[in-house]
Amino acid sequence: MPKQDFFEDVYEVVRLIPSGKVTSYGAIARYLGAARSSRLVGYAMNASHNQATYVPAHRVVNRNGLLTGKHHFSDETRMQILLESEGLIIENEQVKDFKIHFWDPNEALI
DNA sequence: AATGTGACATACC
DNA sequence: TGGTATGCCACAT
Repeated sequence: MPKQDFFEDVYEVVRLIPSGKVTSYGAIARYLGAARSSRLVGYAMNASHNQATYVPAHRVVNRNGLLTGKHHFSDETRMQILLESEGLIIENEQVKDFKIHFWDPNEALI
């Protein structure tokens, strides 16, 4: 009952990210009440490959909108392609107009 | 049980 | 202006 794994909470939030939107590790961490555990969010993504349920990890980027995690995908271009197919524009490994496409769980999930 | 780890974030030089 | 250093904390081994 009690407390689920921190990772599960992260996965749950990530799955809620709408197509065409992105968020940051720090935002997710804050939403989970662990503002200082942003690294854990990235760590969770690393383990997301093990999860049975698909986790759109490509929608999670760092605070600068940089696709820092793309190296963890099968192909480095995979993450960018996925994002572009959702309507985002990746420029120089960075999400263009990151602020505009930013999805903040703290506001969206009240 | 103890140590190592990291797809971040921030501060400092 | 950019690289380096440090904090942070739950998971993996």
